[in-house]
Amino acid sequence: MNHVDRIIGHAEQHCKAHGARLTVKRKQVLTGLVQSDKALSAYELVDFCNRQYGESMPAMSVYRILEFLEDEHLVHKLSLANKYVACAHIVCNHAHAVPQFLICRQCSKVKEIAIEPATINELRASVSEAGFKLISTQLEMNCLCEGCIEQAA
Amino acid sequence: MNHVDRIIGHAEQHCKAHGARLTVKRKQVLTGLVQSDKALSAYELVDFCNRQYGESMPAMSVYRILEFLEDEHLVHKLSLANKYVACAHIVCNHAHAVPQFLICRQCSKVKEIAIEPATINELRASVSEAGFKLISTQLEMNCLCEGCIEQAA
DNA sequence: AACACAAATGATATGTTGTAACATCGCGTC
DNA sequence: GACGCGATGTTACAACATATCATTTGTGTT
Repeated sequence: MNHVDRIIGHAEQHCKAHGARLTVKRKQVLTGLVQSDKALSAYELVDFCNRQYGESMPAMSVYRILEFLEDEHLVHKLSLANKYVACAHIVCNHAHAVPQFLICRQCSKVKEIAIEPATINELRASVSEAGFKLISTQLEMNCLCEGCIEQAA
Repeated sequence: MNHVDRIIGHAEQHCKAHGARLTVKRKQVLTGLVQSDKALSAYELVDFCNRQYGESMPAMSVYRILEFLEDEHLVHKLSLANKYVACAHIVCNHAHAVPQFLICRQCSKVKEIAIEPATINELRASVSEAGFKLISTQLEMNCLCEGCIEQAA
């Protein structure tokens, strides 16, 4: 059983645990994201599914499925890139912290990291000082990845 | 001379200072953003210009103008909302720091704040530890503004 | 003033992303 | 096997964004 299958297995358990169903189509989309170290757009996932599974995967379905997977916390949407990534912690059982993403502007490679809680608290303080209330501490940052840094050099 | 006019005046000086031209159309778009405390989409700006100035403002032009204004650092694009805001520091002469935005998810109201340089440095450290390189420290955060917090209560 | 050049805008087409609305399918329950 | 509900199919369209080429306008030069 390979790495991807294990992750999908975990995801399935996670869904089953509260009565949600990880259907075939949903698995296909999630598999596309899990296999990729880059963020993918909804339409890239459409193409992936059509090529990989030889069936017709309408864009509409992909959007619906992505919404489902987000609700299940299996997938994150990256606004900065208009793309989607699999959560890096599907296999972990612990409730994972709010994610922070480093997005390579060049190649869409994404790294999900943890930031010091202290740093997050400093941000939260700045925000409430401004009279606003933080409702998500998901941060997305424009970066260059190792590969693209070398390439540029 | 009202507040908006003063800001536009500053912007004009800023452009002139290095041979760029703040044309009539560009002033119209910038005025739309300066007058608004909310982020506006490109097409909302099209509507604003058409209503306010009774001329035809093609969407294509708004996109071109927004690009120009971004290059001039007079406007910021908010990826989180797919919208645009006027820079809060057009009237300041000092070179302003990289901006951080609090975006009200409810009403698109935006506050541009400064974050402790120390906090930014902590972020930068986390990023380089992950092997990535930060190429923009513009942060955008999903929030609720004061008004919308009260309304929700 | 006439000209030449570059920058800005106009016009049209098209690509990309995302949602609305309603029909149909498939599966578990009774 | 009929019912009900969640998932998927289908079609249409709205919203966001860019490519390309034509035309206008503004600026400096002669």
